[in-house]
Amino acid sequence: MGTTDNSDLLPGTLDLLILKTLTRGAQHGYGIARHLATVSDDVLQVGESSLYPALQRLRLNGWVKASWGASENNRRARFYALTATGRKQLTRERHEFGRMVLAIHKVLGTS
Amino acid sequence: MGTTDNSDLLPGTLDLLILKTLTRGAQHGYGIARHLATVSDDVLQVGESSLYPALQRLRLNGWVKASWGASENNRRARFYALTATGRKQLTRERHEFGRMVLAIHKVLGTS
DNA sequence: GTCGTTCCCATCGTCTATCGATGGGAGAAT
DNA sequence: ATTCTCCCATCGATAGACGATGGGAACGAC
Repeated sequence: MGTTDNSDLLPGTLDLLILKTLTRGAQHGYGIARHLATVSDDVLQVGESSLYPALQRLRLNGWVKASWGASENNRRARFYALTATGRKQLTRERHEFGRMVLAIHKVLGTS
Repeated sequence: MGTTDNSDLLPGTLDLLILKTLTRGAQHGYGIARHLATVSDDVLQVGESSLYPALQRLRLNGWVKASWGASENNRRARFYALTATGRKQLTRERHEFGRMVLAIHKVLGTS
């Protein structure tokens, strides 16, 4: 029974990651997941069952807006775009995340 | 209705913080909370309803062991001490946390 | 032309962790 | 004696992530 830490994500950071990804332009869910995996060298593995609920969340909060279209591979896809308030939220979350990580580093005494 | 981010902690990091704190020597719950708040300049605010369940968790996993005693203020207190496997766990969690934060930074493009 | 693969959507149920509220007891200080 | 600080702990609600599952539509290979 290995006590293997099996979390693919730091809980509470998914919204931040999605919002930041969307600053590169509107993107569909699958694309967002791909991007996160690629940029993070496969460290960040967002499952679809984490991703889509998160996108709903962001949409209901008005931080992204969705529209149907066709993907670069000509498939039916839902594109998510950052809204103005979404951009503000990104700033807030980014700041808050930095604050937390800094605090944790102080505890860890990380060089 | 301000959408104020009101989390006192990065979820998933509490065990790590506690384990690290205990490397300074055995400590009781209240002391651990005080230490985290102090070192982090009051950024990390661990409520008792987060702390005590966490300590149970750690205890059941064999990462800390508990013993009753008297605090420096002569109060009945339960002291928690790191075990050998707890130290290993600390190493693992520290490493994993670093990996995650690095990955997130890659996404954020943080300077 | 059908078969497998990749792409893309989404939900349901479970689990785990954090948190607000709550309750209690025992020194110490006034 | 009353109040304050210290120190323990649990319960119920909430939220977030995840495994499993179930589509459907384009594309290439055969």
